[in-house]
Amino acid sequence: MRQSQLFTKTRREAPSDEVSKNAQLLIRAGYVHKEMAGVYSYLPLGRRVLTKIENIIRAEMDKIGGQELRMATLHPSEPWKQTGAWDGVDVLFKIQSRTEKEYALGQSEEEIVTPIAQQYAHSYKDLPIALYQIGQKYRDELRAKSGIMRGREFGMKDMYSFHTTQDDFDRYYEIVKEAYFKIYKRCNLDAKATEASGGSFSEKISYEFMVLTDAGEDDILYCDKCDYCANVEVAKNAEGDACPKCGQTKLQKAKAVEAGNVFDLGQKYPKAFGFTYKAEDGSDHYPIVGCYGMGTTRLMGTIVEVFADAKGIVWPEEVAPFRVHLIEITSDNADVHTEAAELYRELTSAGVEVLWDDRDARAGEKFADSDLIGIPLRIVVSEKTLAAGKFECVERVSGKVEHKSLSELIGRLTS
RNA sequence: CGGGGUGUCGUAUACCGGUAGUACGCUUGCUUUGGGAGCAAGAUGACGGAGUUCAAUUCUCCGCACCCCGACCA
Repeated sequence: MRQSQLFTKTRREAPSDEVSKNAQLLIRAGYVHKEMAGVYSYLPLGRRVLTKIENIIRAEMDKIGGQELRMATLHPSEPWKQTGAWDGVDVLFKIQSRTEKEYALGQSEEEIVTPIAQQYAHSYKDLPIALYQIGQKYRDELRAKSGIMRGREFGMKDMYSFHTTQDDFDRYYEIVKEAYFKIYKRCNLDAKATEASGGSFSEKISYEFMVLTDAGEDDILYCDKCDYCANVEVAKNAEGDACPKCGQTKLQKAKAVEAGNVFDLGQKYPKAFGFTYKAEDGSDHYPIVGCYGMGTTRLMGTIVEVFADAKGIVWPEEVAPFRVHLIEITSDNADVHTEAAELYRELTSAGVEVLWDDRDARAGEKFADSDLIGIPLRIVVSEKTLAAGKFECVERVSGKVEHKSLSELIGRLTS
């Protein structure tokens, strides 16, 4: 992509109505546009990042047998009334048509996925099932905050699994947990699994996946030596206590953001909809349901919060909108432009995603924009690099500078 | 939802009961070209409504929007 053609431009100033680092940087760099409190549009750069995140999640969910579908987000009111959530869930957006028919906007999809599963799963032979989707969610939060991390409309992956036994659900939960950790790892995030209360919605235990960041809304206690981690809301220990799991060190307290969760929903939804399956002996049973959420837009905000530095955003390799930011230093020497164009062609045809700053702008502005946008690798083409016969490569995360020939570059980027 | 605050060119800000200024951005021209360039010329602005006043962007009230703290966040 030629930067001169890129739809968005960077801004020098952060908007005055944003306090969170993620929103300030994402708006300054041209990734998102605020529509209203808690609602953002994702511009070309932002959409690229979001798609990368979605694709990572999609790949890992597919690997564990998840089947992607796309459920409606405009919901009939009936299933919500049937489960009691119409009056019981206060974040549910309710809307009315001009004929005064009532609808809900999807804030979660149990009310939709359960009847769908019911229509196709009649036998123990049909179970287990894991269905997921990636899309928009709507929640009537009393107060939106933290930029893209707590909005009224947001992106989320939500998966629902249906099992014949509790053991089978427990088995699958462990599989999903591993997949979740893979996803976080691919985003360079270090997540911890905690036990949390299931809220009024679920009597059973739930698990939350927490990523340490001051931008988070939760306080957690964790151990450096093992994987013990608990939300302070349910923790039976305090900061400074010995770790109850390994006992090797004292518990630490930190702010964290919930970057995913799992609920054991038991048989609540199948019971609400009369969804039973035939067991081997011909008897009828309600399946056990698990629900697995992961906010895609929140994950994006978390990544910005965790990795950004004083100069701007720093994207991990796998979620960056482009892999390479090719900076052509404007020069009277036409060979510089020719060389940059040639490198762009070579890299692009090798399958590398490149943002090529071909704008007629000064070096300082291009470097500042490049730092702000946060693409992992910057390659500079200028009279200097032309004379040296090698391109200047700068790692965004470390600032490390290397000089490489075309073949070395292709080799590194395509290996 | 309770409490508090803010609404001024595209963005960030200043001032003011009487001609609304600056910076960046934008347009045009010239110069410049390795860390957000310089000069010159130009376009663009007071959230909506009511009230007070000779006069309101400024004061008052209502509405709306946005922000912060809290509560809320199956």
